[in-house]
Amino acid sequence: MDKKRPRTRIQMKNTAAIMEAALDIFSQHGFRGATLDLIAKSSGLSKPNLLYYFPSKEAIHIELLSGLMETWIAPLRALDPQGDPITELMSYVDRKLQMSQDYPRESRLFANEIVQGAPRMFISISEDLKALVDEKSAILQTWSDDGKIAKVNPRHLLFSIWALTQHYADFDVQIRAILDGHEEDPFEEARHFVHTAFLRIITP
Amino acid sequence: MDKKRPRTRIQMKNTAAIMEAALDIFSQHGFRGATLDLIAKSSGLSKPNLLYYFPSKEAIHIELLSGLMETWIAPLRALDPQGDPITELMSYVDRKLQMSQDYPRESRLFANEIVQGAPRMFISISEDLKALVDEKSAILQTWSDDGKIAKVNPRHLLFSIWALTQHYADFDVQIRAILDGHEEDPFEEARHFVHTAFLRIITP
DNA sequence: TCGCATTTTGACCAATTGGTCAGAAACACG
DNA sequence: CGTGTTTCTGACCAATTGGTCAAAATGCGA
Repeated sequence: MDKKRPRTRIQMKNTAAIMEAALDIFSQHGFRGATLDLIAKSSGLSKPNLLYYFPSKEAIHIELLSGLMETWIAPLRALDPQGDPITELMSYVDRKLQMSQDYPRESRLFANEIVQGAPRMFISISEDLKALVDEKSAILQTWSDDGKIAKVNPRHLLFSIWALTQHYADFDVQIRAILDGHEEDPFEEARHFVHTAFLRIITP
Repeated sequence: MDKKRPRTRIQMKNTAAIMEAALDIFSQHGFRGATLDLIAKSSGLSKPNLLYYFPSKEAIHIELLSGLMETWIAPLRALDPQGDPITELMSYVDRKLQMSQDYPRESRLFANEIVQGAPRMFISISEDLKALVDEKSAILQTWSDDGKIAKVNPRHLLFSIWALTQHYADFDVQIRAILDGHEEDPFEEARHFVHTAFLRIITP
């Protein structure tokens, strides 16, 4: 498989199955904890067949990360400089929390990777993501300077949005254990809390 | 080594060296990614000698986690129901952030474990930690009811404090990569941001 | 210094795991 | 059908890794 993109129907189906299985296994066990046997079983293929489509375990992981990166940062990319500052920021917060709810595996995949020093995605963070953050921070800075939002450090504001929203995906077990007997679905109350919290933070 | 606590001077020295090395290795690579050889080399002992002091890799990990758990939740335990609500909460926030700065390895150790479903510490979370959170949440609730702090869900408030402060330790690489060229020490600005953020959230 | 207990180690083992390979099976198509 | 290509597999391999063990080295009190 040295072709860049899947061509035949079989290739499409199998690479998709591998990516799905890999997301499951890698997000649950981390890179080192995941085994080719686990991914093979989960995808319904044999181990040698896995390696027919991808040259190595690391190649699967890299392909997975780079394929998901764009989706993951899409909400920030969508932040509109022309829109109303408060509305734009709050809907960014909402969408980020929604992503934690809808794609917890993706969140954990990145969390696993970054907590361990991002050995396999440092480049895309320090280049692609940094460039995007630089761009959007400038916008937040103008909004802040113009008194449209409170005077806060734009980068740390973004960190806090990531931290709070992704926490609900990454630390899901802990949250559910602690909320046990109090709330059925953490995300219901989370949505309300996160909304009011950030509204207070960014309102001038 | 079936003795509960180290007795001789040699035992004290070596178990301490093992714990220190284990913290280093486990927090950096996660449980599966850490190897006995790595821990052995880092502690200056031979692998069989490691296993003279601890029966297994898992035993080292468990001992490490349970030994650190109490230190980790100490700041919350110190929250004083008699003190001034705003002051108490803000100093809890400050101490939590300080711990992220002073003990990032401990933070990452727990993060690694919880992100992967806390397979080796679910009990202490769902029992010890839950009990503590239940107790402190009740205090926050009275403060909230009495109008001493804003009306917020106490448990989610705690989650947000954990999320934001620990984010600076757990996602350290990402933060430094993004801040590169803008801030030398992330924690300086972090302290200011986190402080004002939570002040806004909890002020009635 | 003697003698016993503690500590340390080299050699070794079995299981796991990422990866290879030759050939079989399935498929596409003239 | 026949044939060339794609897909798939069982058998196998070498490296890693958690753990064992008998024996050697060391520590230490009397």
